[in-house]
Amino acid sequence: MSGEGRPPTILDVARHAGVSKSTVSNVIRGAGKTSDATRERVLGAIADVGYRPNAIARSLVRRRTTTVGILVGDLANPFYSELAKLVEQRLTAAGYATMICNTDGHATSERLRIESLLEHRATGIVMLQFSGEWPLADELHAQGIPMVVVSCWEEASDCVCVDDAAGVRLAVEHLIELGHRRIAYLSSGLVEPKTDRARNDGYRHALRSAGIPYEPELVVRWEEPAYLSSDRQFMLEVERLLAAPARPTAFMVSNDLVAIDLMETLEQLGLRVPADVSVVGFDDIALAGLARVSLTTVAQPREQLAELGSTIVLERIDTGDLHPLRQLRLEPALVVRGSTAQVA
Amino acid sequence: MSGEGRPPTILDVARHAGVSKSTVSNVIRGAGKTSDATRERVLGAIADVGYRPNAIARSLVRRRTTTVGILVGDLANPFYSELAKLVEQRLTAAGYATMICNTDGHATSERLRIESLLEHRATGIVMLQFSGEWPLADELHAQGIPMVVVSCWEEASDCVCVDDAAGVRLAVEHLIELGHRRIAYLSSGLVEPKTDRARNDGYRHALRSAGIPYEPELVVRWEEPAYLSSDRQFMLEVERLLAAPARPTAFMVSNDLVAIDLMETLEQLGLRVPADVSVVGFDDIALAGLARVSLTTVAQPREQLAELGSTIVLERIDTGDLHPLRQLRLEPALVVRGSTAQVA
DNA sequence: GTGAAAGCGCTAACAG
DNA sequence: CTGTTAGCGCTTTCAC
Repeated sequence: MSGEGRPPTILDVARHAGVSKSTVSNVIRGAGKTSDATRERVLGAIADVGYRPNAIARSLVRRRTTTVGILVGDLANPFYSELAKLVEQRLTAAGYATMICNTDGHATSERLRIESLLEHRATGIVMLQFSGEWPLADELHAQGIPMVVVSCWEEASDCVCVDDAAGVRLAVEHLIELGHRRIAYLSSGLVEPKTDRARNDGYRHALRSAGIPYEPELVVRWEEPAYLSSDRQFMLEVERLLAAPARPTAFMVSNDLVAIDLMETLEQLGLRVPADVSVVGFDDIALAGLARVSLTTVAQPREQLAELGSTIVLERIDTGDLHPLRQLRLEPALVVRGSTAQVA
Repeated sequence: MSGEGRPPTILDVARHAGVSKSTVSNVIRGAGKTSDATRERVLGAIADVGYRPNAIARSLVRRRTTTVGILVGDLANPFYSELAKLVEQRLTAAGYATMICNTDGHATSERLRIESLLEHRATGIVMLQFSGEWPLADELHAQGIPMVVVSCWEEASDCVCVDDAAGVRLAVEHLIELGHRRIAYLSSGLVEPKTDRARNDGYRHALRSAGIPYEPELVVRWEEPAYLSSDRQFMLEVERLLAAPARPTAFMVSNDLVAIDLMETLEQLGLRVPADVSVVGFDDIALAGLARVSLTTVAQPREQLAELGSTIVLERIDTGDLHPLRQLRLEPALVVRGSTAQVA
């Protein structure tokens, strides 16, 4: 019972029904014209022999699969796992099988995954993060495989994302309104450099508009993508920041996960949020909304991002046309919660 | 530039290198013996024409893929998304491509995904949840496709999970030690009925050992898999529970996400955790460890679950043997944090 | 309406 | 050591 014969093929069905291969194929695909009588017989035979079409063979002869790849930077980050889930839903509903791949944020791991997708002849790829492997992206393009980057802007590719700069500007303006003048900017390896740059631009822009000088020492990017609150190094870095003459009274953080970690760290250092220090994040993951966490943050419209991203790949796949570039930038919204307060 | 010729095949490489198909195939697979000179020429040709092996064609002729499916109940639940990530890592490292599918916990959606995997001739399946679709599971078995259920016990299948009953027993004993006598048990649709039953058993067992009578009205299963704290109905249910003559002083919850939601709800109702009510969860997701949340919970060893689960499928795939059943039950550990306290 | 035949791109004997 | 050959399971003209 552990090694049964090979699974039944279309030929087995044909024999069982006393018709030819092509007739079976026709009724399966609903193509051509088949008399009701034959159809019934074929359907019966399919059930009898327990036939299940072989997608591999079909793909080979059709020279196209119905598989689309989803590349995720970090499935453990709820923002991405939820996006992935939404995109998977949408694509599955449209009749595609999805291969979700986790890249760990490493470029090499990303290239490997894309190569695997290419070998499996994926018909399209949705990237929930893109480290900028341009040679590969170009290859995709050259082979006519649509790729759309979701949640971060890419100059030369289809993409749908949020206006990062505008989001941060909103957040920083909120802090400024609360009287903060020394506002630190913290980002992490969890955020693509490109996205980080855009968010940082928003930060500088907001400061400039308010006539607050930009101080480089208040800007730190922490590359270690691990959880920070358990990271001694990170704690020291934060302490250093807080010991500076121009001690920041607020932190703009480029990602909720890191923002929450920062709150954690600050509280370990004996500071209260928001009484002593305000913190604002970016993404608005479910977690941020918990009363216990209550993080003020910039919300990304996840459903829209997923919906639009999926729609674009599907359209590209459908029409086979990769032009013109489709680039969407959605408006983020500030969600004010309990991690920000009037400056002390 | 948008519609280029079909991707190069092995034949293109052969022609370019002036050898036969099989020689190219040999160097690609490292099979047979090939002179260094020819190999060089072939390698050069591969690079020149930009050849990428077609996994579809290979799978067809080999009559086996290197694809393994991962079924997840809810990617938005960090416990599962992290498990999925770990399993994917492990399988990818072993040279397999993974198709991660989200089932939303629906049995029909689960069946659809499995059917798709079957059509794509997956060589193995890791189920991070299993609603008990036995007909399909049997079909997998009949076709010799290994399937291992991770994180919940399945009588008739390979599985690796935690000793749910023991975990809950640990937790409830902890509550009893703190002086609690009226301990409610709350579970949700997020947890498979089977798993829930095991956990409930642990609850009853612990009560019995302590000579505390089991009161059915203190046990509630909330089927709605949505976030609870925004659910008016749920709030009413909790209020009802707390209004009962034998008002519970502690809650054993079968899942961290729900436990956190419950804390939220309790606090909305004006109760303090743990001063007025203690709460303990199950899973130990990252979130539970945040100082702001600080949930006492039963930890599942995720890395081990993922590691063992992956190892089992890989071995099954390797040996082609589905016997004997491999069923592992790991020991959970209680992590005491700040959501439990001496009864008031 | 239905069947026969020619592959899709590749692997795996088997000859040379 | 290299080339020839026969398919893998299916779709898709094109005759009958």
